[in-house]
Amino acid sequence: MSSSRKMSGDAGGDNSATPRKQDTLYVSSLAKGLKLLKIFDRNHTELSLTELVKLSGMDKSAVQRLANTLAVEGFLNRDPVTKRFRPTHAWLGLAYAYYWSDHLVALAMPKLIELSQRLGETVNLAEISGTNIVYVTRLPCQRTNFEAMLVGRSLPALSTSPGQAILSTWAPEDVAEALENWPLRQMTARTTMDREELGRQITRTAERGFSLTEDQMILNEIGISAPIRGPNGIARASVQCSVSAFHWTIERVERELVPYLLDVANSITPPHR
Amino acid sequence: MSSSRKMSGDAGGDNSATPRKQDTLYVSSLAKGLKLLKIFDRNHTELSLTELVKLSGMDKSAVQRLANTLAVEGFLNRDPVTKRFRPTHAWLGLAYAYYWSDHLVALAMPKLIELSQRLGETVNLAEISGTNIVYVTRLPCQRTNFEAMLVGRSLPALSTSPGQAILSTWAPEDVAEALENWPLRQMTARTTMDREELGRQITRTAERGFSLTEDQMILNEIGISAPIRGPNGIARASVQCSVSAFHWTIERVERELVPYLLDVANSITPPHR
DNA sequence: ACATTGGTATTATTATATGATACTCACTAT
DNA sequence: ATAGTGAGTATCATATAATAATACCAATGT
Repeated sequence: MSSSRKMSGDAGGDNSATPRKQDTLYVSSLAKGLKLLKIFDRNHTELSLTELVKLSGMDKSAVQRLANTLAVEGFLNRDPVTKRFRPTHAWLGLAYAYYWSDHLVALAMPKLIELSQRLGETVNLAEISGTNIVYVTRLPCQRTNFEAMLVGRSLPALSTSPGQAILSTWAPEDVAEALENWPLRQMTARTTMDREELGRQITRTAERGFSLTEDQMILNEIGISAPIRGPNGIARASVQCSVSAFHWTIERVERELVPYLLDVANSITPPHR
Repeated sequence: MSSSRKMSGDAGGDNSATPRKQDTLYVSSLAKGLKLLKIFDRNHTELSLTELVKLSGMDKSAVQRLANTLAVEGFLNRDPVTKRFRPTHAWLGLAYAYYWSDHLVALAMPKLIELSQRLGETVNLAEISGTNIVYVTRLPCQRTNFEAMLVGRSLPALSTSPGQAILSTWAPEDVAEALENWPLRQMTARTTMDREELGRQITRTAERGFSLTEDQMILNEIGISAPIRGPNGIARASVQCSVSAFHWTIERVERELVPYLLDVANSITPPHR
């Protein structure tokens, strides 16, 4: 009978199965579908049904129905011969909608383009997103490597020059909290894992008005960022420039690049929000 | 007329209401959630619950639960004060995943960058997607207007230079089908709505190896595209260049621009698929 | 102060998602 | 050849989980 003991899911088998965040106003079928979308990334560009089953930890039938629904709705392409699923252009359509919703982009774009042409180097716009920064727009130059061209990439804020630039405008207690709790990931042999050192770097960034990192995400990469401050002085975004240590010295960066970078960042006034 | 008893049996009503595409392996809750995502676009960048209700045509409670789920899963931001929903950085994360899945992008990028710097003009990579073309990567220049910078924008293929370039490589019967059935939309006063004329343009494109359109999407915009052919000669993508009629004449375009464009397009060999 | 609007919470009801099972096909190895 | 494996597909009884009505609450404005 409907003795409806709500213990359904995790009773015996695997525990992590049923999320059930807030019972009544949470639609778990939707969440499961989204979970499938999130599985696709750099290392998973095209997945079979069984791979989706393994990676999602969900039931085979569920994945079958969910993936089919995503395909019908245009969010997955199923290769007619290999039967594997891939992202569709709809994923770019969402990015398109995002850009219209983030008014900072329209505001910053012209200035970023001008800067990139003046410098002849990669110029990015990054925004804080939780404990990460996300690259929102990117203007690559020839020698930029592929992953550094891609919008939507997100990295631990503490380790990146945009993250440090943004944090340098925050209240001391918020910075302290970030330094203590935000995640770090060793990306190169020289990624700074010392949180006190990172604190000193942020202090120095606050003093100078820009951040400068070396070898943090990619070896021989120099990242320089200036915060885009809101009316209260707090930043949630940053203009970044990325150059190669083979072509630039720190001194030359500070002399020939930083002034322009600061000009551009300071000339952008983010919208309300 | 609000109290229409929804029998849920898809009774007449408006057809688009209850999809129920294929009963058993279709999860309608997921589809409804996706529908909410699709509502956001250029004209709807930030929506309240009731706006979502109106635009989706779904029940208030359903929208409440679905939107809440999307928010919990990081696909919508709910503004704590206005209570309105907006796209999140996760939407860019999906674009990031898309880029890794579309190997043509990595292949074409370096050459597109070089081309854009050589020409000093906007260079795009467009792909066919149903009856539309979608801009997959864009390298804007200063005078590019904002909407022409945005990845993910999709336009009726027949009316665009990339669409015509791609179609010009297809079998005659496929071109005929497209000319007959694919949608057109009057975007400017000069958008060609005459399908026979479009057929002649595609024929001409096939002869010359590149397409050239004027005033189709934006007035005083000249679009020039060359197809990226697969091993069988068929194209699914195209390199496009967009210039202003104020700065360029057709003759100068054909002399100074087309050769480079063709070089680049021909030098790209799309991966398997 | 009252009406209105829009967001939030709760509930009984059953439609709808579930997951076990079985079917089909392609490929491999014996 | 043929059995065996693995993957995709289809079906179905069951009760879980989504539904939509309703009520509640907090602003806003007249």
